[in-house]
Amino acid sequence: MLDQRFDPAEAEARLYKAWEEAGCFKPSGDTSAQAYSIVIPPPNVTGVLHMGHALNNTLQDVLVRFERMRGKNVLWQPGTDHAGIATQMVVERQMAAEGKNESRASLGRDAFVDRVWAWKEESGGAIVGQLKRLGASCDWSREAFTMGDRNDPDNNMMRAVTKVFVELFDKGLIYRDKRLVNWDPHFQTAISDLEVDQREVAGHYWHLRYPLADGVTYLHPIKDEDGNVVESEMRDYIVVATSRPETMLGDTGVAVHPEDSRYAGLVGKFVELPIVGRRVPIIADDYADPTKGSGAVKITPAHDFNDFEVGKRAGHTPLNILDATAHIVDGEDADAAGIPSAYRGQDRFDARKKVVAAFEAAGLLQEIENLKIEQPFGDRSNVVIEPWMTDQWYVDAKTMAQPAIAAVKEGKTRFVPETWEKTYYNWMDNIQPWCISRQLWWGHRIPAWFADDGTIYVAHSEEEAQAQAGKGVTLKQDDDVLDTWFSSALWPFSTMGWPDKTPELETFYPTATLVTAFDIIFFWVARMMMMGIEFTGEVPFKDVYIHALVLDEKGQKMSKSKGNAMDPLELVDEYGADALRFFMGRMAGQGRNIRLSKQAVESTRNFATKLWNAARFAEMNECGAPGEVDFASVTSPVNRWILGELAACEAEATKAIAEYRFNDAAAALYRFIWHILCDWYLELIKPLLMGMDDGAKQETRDVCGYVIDETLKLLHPFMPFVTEELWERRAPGRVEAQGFLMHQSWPDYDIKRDSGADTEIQWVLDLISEIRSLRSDLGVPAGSKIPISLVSAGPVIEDRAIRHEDILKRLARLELIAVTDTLPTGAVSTVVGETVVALVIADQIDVAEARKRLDKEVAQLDKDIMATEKKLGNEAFVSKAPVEIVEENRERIVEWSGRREKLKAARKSLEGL
RNA sequence: GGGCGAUUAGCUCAGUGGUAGAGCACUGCCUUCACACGGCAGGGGUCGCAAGUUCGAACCUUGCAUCGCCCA
Repeated sequence: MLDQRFDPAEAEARLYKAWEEAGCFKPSGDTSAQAYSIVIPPPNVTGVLHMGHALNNTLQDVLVRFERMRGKNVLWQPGTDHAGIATQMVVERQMAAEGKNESRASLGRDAFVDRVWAWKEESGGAIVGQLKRLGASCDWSREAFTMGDRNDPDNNMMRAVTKVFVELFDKGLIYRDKRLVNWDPHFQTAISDLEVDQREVAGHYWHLRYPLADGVTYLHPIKDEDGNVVESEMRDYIVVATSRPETMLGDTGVAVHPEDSRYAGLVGKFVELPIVGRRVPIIADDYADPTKGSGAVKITPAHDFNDFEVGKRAGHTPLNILDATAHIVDGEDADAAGIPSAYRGQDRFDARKKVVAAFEAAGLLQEIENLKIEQPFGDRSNVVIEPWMTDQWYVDAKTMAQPAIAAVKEGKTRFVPETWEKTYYNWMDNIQPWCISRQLWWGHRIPAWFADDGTIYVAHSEEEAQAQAGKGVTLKQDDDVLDTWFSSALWPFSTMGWPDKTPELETFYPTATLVTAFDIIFFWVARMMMMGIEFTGEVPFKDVYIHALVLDEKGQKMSKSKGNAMDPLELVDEYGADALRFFMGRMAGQGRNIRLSKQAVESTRNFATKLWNAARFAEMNECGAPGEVDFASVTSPVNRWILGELAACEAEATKAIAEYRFNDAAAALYRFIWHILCDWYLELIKPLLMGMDDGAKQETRDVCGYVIDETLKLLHPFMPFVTEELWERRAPGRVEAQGFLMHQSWPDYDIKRDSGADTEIQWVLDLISEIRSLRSDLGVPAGSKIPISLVSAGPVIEDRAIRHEDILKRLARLELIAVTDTLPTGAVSTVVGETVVALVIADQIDVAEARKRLDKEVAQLDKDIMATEKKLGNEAFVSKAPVEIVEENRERIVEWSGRREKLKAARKSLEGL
């Protein structure tokens, strides 16, 4: 006997272990079947499961379980990525916490990297175990890591990265360049644009007066509040506004807009920079915005991306004033910029105070404006990022983007929903060179060697580089490593064994679907497209399904710092993995984000309980597992009806999952199981199961058992645990004999809806609903059994009533069903279909209430009929609307009018009471 | 500043030209032999605003308002 409820805590771990040990997650290997593959978006090896992962992996699991049941040869390829900065940070913090005075520097590169590997093997990848708790059916035997296998120096993940780097270099698609990069002074590495968070923070605009050189003066117009020039002022300075005054040490000029009449006379003149005493030119450049601030801007090419471009146009040599830790430079650079010794070696923020104080002391600080400014922060370090001039390696993303754009335009890769194409194009069309070098130790070391004379040799190995350079040339390998996303970009094919020609690559690449959130389109999707096309000649995936973000109840992004993050595993503990999964499925289609509330997860847990209890009911009534049921030989209308409903549910769910409409699939299953199977079918068959007709009883037991088993299959992709548990519990020994539920075939029914049975059952349902509604409205005590009469119903209806007498009596709480020619006295009646149903209850109820109810309904019909008549009276409607719409409206009038007449008669019969 | 999107019941959201829907919450009744993590019944929306197209608009077009996200 089944317990009253499913116990997820007990069953989930047991079932998962059984699946895994039986090798259920591996591809079937059936080469005659269609291959279906998904590569997991590799979570950081440092990561812990958050709600985004829970959603992302639930949807992938729904797809792979579905396709597996559909008979495809399915691979869900799992793994983690090495997360350069994040992992290095974790290990450095760990060393600091140990207090042994060890640091990255004291350990040295090799020992430190050893230490990171040791960390990875011990505590990295905790998220993998967490994915298992969700029920993720990845082929864990193939678990991959973007850094490959440390114990196998020849592993393909490493070779793939080297090969890609070398070949792109040879093609000129990777090159070395000195440009401004986003420099993280905390980690002392370059990071990509995408790793920079632009945050709005409270800041200031310092309005600085730069004295004009050579005794130049000009008339500056002064405006009143309405913007009218009221007077002019003779000035011997020009005002620039900046949020970063310390960078004035590296200014190479002041720019004004070429059409800004205020400064027209100053272009070509010079200012004398305070503090450093440098003469720099006033230039004309479109970049200066006359409507902002004073309209004049200082130009610091070495420390601002826009200024860099302006400086380049004006032919200025950038002056670097910061070192790698964002302190003011000393030595040669400082001499070149004329920086006084008091400023040298100062932290950037201390230098700022000093600069401002110096301007103030000299009477050159015009104004400090408080306002919100956009400031760049490192997404890992949370320190202010510095634009900084360095030598770095770049990928020519612009060139590589072209075939990646074309592939989507040509439909080789499809975004679902399609609207995300725009985001993809938008970014691809404006793509910047991709800085791929990082000044870190944890990552793929760049396969480039420098000779003493600065010549660079890029090669697969040191030997190869040496061979290129010739004997006797001293080579030193580049210290830097590659951006983690460089190796992630190869994920769809590197995990399949590339660059080796493996059977997996042959079978499973290109992958079928990538499931991810939109915030990673730039980081990852675009780069996989570029690399996949370049190195395999094929797109890495046919479909990219972009799902929502998971937000908290208030619609806020969840984050640790906000403290609003919910731990998916806590929800799994409380409600079971199935509940969380089905919740995710139900919500997956809804807009761009999902608001998570415990209450909603609880309701899906209740749904699992409902299913469990339906199975419990089946067990108590000996509805076993009959295997197949032959629809043609099923005779009872209620059984023919439920089989039709089952087939309809299957068709809807199948289509919806195949089209990534997870929410529609979930809704169809929810509706069928709760509101059709449980609310109606199980109630309707109770009289049959308890009745004396052995033939009907056996048929009903078979159909009920069959429908429940089929339901388990349909629900399995969403709720794998409770369904798998019931599969065995409903027929002990079944797993051994027939295999796990997860390996059963997805239903494909040979069932045609029986419209006769459907009409008949629908009539029964309508009659019961109508009687219940009337009873409830009129306050008939729930327990009281009442007599009813079907008035002049005709032979068909009478037959139905007789056939379903037991059901009607039970579900509508009836004492007697009579068939009469006239409306009985003392009755309250209503209309079901075309039949007048009289409830002989006048003595039990408030007749005035009954009259009111009828009046209300008649009034509503009057209104509807009038509106429809008006519509049909409109010549334009009748002539222009489609025939079937016009016809539909005509039929409505007939139906409503008939109903109205009967209700009026019923109302009349209540007059005298 | 550029782009994307949202606005429908108290809440979360489906619905994309033909009589406004679901889940949750709410109200009343029911401890009926699968399930109170339940059953039955019910209340609740001029579909953000305005104009237009159309026989007909929640849905298409334009404008406005509010909110959100991405990019600069």
